[in-house]
Amino acid sequence: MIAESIISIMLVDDHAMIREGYRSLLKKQPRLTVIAEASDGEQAYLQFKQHQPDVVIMDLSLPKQGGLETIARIRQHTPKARILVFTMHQNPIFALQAIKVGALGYVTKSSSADILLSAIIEVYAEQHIFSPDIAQALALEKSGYEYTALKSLTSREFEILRMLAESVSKEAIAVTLNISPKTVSNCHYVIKRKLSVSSDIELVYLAIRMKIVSPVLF
Amino acid sequence: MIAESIISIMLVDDHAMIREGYRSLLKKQPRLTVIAEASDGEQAYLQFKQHQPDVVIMDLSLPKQGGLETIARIRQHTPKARILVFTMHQNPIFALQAIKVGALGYVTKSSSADILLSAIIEVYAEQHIFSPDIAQALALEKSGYEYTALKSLTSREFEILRMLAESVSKEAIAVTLNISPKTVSNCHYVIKRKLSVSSDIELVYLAIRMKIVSPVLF
DNA sequence: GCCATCACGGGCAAATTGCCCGCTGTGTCT
DNA sequence: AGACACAGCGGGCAATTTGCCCGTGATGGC
Repeated sequence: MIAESIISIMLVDDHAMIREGYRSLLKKQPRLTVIAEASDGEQAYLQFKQHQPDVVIMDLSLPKQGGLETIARIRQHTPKARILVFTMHQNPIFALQAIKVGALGYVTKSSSADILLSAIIEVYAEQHIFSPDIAQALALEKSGYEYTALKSLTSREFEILRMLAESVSKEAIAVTLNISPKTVSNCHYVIKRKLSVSSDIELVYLAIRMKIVSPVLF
Repeated sequence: MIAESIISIMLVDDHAMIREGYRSLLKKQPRLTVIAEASDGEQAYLQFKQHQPDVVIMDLSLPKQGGLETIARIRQHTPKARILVFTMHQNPIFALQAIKVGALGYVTKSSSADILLSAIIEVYAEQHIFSPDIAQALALEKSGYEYTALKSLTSREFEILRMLAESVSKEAIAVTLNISPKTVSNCHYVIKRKLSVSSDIELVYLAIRMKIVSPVLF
């Protein structure tokens, strides 16, 4: 491990308060320096290109452009980009999707600062890293049919599924993702076929079971 | 407004990172001083009794004991406790619930630091305060309305609603009730109109909220 | 008797779905 | 480099469903 090099970091999170927290925490680490911030996916991509940080720390739920897609775009532009996902989603399926699009690490927001800091170092060294809760969940990974079916979704489909299940309208999805409503429709169709459900109602229950959405939230 | 008094604050949030953010942000405000912190509901209650902060800033999703319950316990112990909820839940139902158990303010985590700071001042002055997004949602408010809307359903409609929410197909409903599928369709339409929802997905969430169906059973 | 209202279902235009297609770009295999 | 698979995107179009109207009986106060 390169001992004394400075690691430059970009923060991506839509909550200003959390970015404030990152900054304050990272400031205490002489090796780490925050050189850029972004509050949505679009910005994140642009800032990345401009500043080329060593490590990107990002949340998954972002406005304008989802986290998964943003990771994919960044990795496409710079395949060696080191991205650490730092999110509140404890569901391992999210971690799997994130790794699939090129994230190196996945740490939940309930982890301690120490875990986050060591994850940053790991990711900087191009190592995969998961926070203990996720690693454990992945180990126990219950592979029901649904679970594998879910994994067969592309990250785009997954993202759209989540929004659909949250009862976001087709038009709104189209606008946030910058695609035509017709594409959302087609995607909706493909998702239902891949998951073998025939109605939106079944889709919601599946999403709830798979903890993609929480029933108390809307 | 009392101009120069110092406001003592207790922070309650299960994410260390966010508490870090609070602290760093509040440190810049000379009037505000953090005198206690807690990462779960149980601790929050104990800490409150011990330190008697002027204002409590708390998240709703807490381990051990939920935020709403914690607010209720604190207010029961100290009815004049000034509590500001600061959470990511954008659903106005949460805001209503929080106010019901005694919170004075409700600000979402997507709000800017300015909004949070002014909310702290408002709450300190024992004023109710909502962040703009919530205030707007409350204006269009449904939750109290939903219950009465539900009561406006006829028993037939209610029965059909339950089956729809259980994801029973139109044809199956028609067969069990011995009516034409077309009648089920019409009924479906009337239900959606009476409950002011525009999609089946919203209908499911409403049914879950109103405890007509249980999400765990499907 | 009269009015309200429910249950039921027909009709019909407008919207959506289901399923197909083709195009482009990227990653992989050989 | 060329071939191939497949993701993402969106057009096309028939078949179905929706949204919203209507009329018919039956039931139930008052």
